Amino acid sequence: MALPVAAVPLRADKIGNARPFLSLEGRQKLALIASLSRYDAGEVLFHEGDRATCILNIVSGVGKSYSFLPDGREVIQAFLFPNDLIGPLDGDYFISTVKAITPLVAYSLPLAALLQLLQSDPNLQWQFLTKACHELRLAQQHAIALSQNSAKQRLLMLLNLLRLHNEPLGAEASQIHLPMSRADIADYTGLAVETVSRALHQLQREGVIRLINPQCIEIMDQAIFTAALVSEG
Amino acid sequence: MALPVAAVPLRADKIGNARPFLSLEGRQKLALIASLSRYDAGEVLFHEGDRATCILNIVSGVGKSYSFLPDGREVIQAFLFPNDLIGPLDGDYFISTVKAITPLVAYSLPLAALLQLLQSDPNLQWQFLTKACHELRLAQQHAIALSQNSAKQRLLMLLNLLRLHNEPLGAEASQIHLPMSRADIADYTGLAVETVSRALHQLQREGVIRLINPQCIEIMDQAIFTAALVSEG
DNA sequence: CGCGGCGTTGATATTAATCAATACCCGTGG
DNA sequence: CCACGGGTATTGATTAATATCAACGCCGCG
Repeated sequence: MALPVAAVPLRADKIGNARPFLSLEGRQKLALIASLSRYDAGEVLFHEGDRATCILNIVSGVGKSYSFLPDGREVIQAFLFPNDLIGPLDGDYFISTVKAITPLVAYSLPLAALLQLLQSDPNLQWQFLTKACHELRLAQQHAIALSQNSAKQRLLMLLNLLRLHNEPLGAEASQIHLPMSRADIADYTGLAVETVSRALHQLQREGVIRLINPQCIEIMDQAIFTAALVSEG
Repeated sequence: MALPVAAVPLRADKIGNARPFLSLEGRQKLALIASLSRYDAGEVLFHEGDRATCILNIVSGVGKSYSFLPDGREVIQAFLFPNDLIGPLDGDYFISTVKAITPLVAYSLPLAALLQLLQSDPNLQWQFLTKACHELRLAQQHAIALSQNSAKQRLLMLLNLLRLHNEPLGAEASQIHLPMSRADIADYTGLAVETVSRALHQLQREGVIRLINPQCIEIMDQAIFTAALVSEG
């Protein structure tokens, strides 16, 4: 039986620290084997169980990687942002489905060529290893946030995650864009959609945030946010 | 400011697939720079914020890596088992505290020497990268299990994790040893200790498990277990 | 104008946290 | 050998939170 292989997003963002995705040199080497792909909003990039022939490096747009529970519910393991890598480095198959939430553009890197490149270039491979470690931390933080049984805490964690991805947009730092639906938020936080809605409005009543519209939230109280972050250096 | 660095356990176990921790060749190379360390039960191996000078490869015993929430509660990010690696590969500091649950023996690998070795040996580095990807999947599964708001499901997930680490012991495959306290289980699953106790006893009433003693559980209904596993190949 | 998807709001049921008390295990010392 | 004490596990009663069921509002689109 084949190895189960996850969508492994290797994120380039930072949690307080600037972290370039790859060195200039690394990008140039990868560019030699890359080609550009475009996807519509709602389009599935990979299905769970698909054989992986390439991995993607998101240029623009937002995606999600998810699986289905036995009861048919959807669980979102991660939202995928520009500079994220999607695909199994250590196996042949996708263990989760990946879908575009917004229109999405990505570089496609043939897996065979990539692996060969990594084997021949310890520095480049090291950058991937570093990113995997970083991604592992994000997954652990996600788990930590989920282990706190509070709807508000879970949502604040997600908002903070989204905030980190806002900056490149040059938008007001205090405004957070939510490209995904309430259902997606619910599936990521493990809450019911109704609870998501209620908790957001409660945070608004408490003066922490302001709901400009369903897809845009303004942070009113920065202090609460830092309080929601768990053990970050 | 220094990079935040997680305890990065790179697990050698498998989820359905045998996965040697390292090749024989890799082990031999690491042995050249390793030394043996012993820890008592309850002893702290590393404190959050410690500068990392070495990473550990657990030989025997069980540990836990955890942080504290603002309210003082403890969150366990991972239990650590033989063959796990503990330590930051991509930074200088530990982001979580690591404590021995049982007496613990580990190989200590000086970080500087290890990094140099990885730089010079793409094959060895590849094995570390593979393990990081594998570990990432485990963390994502942990998150998935936590996102299900059911005490029973969360506990079944943990029991399954422990079951995978039982096999080397040669014990009856259906018996699971729980080296950690109920408080540790609560901190890992995000439940209250009382809920852990109640849910375990409820599972016993339902005929799924049998509580031989607080530290030993027998699986009575294997089918329920597979049902608790989410999207495993 | 009506339809359908999405988001919100309300009422109720279920679940787990919390507070409090008791039982168990085990080592120590009388 | 047995009483004692401290940590750990369990059980009970109550409270708080969220899931669930149901309805409604909003809005873009045919």
